[in-house]
Amino acid sequence: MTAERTRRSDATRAAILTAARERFARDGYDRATIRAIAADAGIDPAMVMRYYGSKDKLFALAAEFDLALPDFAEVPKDGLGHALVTFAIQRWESDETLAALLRAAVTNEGAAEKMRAIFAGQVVPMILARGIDPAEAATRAGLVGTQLLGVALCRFVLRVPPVVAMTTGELIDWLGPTVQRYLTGEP
Amino acid sequence: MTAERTRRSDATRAAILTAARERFARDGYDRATIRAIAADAGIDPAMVMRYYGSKDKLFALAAEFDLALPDFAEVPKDGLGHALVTFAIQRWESDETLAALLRAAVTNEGAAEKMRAIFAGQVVPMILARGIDPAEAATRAGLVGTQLLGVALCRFVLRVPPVVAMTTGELIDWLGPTVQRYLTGEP
DNA sequence: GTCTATAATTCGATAGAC
DNA sequence: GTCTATCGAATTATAGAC
Repeated sequence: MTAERTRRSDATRAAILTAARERFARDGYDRATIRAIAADAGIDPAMVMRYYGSKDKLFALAAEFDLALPDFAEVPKDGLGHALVTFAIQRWESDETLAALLRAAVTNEGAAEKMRAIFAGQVVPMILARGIDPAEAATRAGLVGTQLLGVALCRFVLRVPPVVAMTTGELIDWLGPTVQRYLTGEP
Repeated sequence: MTAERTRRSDATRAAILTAARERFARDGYDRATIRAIAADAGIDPAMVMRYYGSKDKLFALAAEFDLALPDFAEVPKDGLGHALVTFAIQRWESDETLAALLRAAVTNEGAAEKMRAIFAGQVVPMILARGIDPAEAATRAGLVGTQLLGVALCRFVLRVPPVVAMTTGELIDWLGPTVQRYLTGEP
């Protein structure tokens, strides 16, 4: 009996979190209302508060995620740009949490801080692991970020027509060399 | 007397528009409230409605602007990337309207459409004027957009530390060749 | 565990006095 | 032209019945 109750409430919790990710991704933090999230999950708005305490805490959990960057250890150093762009585009297409975070980060300082933490805690270490000069790693990670966040912004958020129209293959061919130069090249 | 009244109300109108641009730039469309804009302008919130009718119309005017792209006619074709990046960064630093538009476009479809219109109506024509294959112009403009909007996002909106720390000169040296390749190069 | 009812805010917008 | 007062709607969050 206890087990059944627990399973039920766990399913509800998960449904709320899934609906929250979708709403935050589509509407951003402000426009995504608890009422809408609850409606998507097919439950009462009060349940969201009961399970997660507040909208802020719900967002914190919905936006909690791991980039899950491979270490690219077996990728030749001059193929890093291609591999990183390929991974990034695939990641954006398969996980709407990233779009949620970006949409929120633009007007929410907490989300922006989370975005910066991903750079410092996940992107920079990956670059360091590939033996790039530690003195330059942060700058190179930042440059890579401008290109990868820029394409995500244009393709998945603003939906700029020519950027949406490109195939992932074309996109990778164009952006790969750029990211490669930011990682290992010179200005 | 009439002239004096007219001057006074014109000054108030202008003060509202300036305050609106700052608020929209800093907070985005939703979080920028008419009350806050009025407080910044030192007038009553009701005046904003009287002068501009609605928050939507006020934003439409606050976000109305011209990229004012030079035609770069005297710039050698292989210096286009450098010139365009230089112009873009300068433009972002001197006019907060662009940040307002970007912040709003992420959660407001009207603002996003305005952003797309700038691409189609101002960036693409400039590229065409420099004799780039019309069949490729839209794609090349889109690629340029991913890099330039990306750096604006990281530097002025998300304030990613390593991107903020770079001097404009370093930024131009890194991004110039990228934009040049998107304009005239091959994948 | 779930839902109804509602408190407490905050917002855009309106009406009308002066 | 300017401001006070307020409406109506929407929001997060809470209290408590079942």
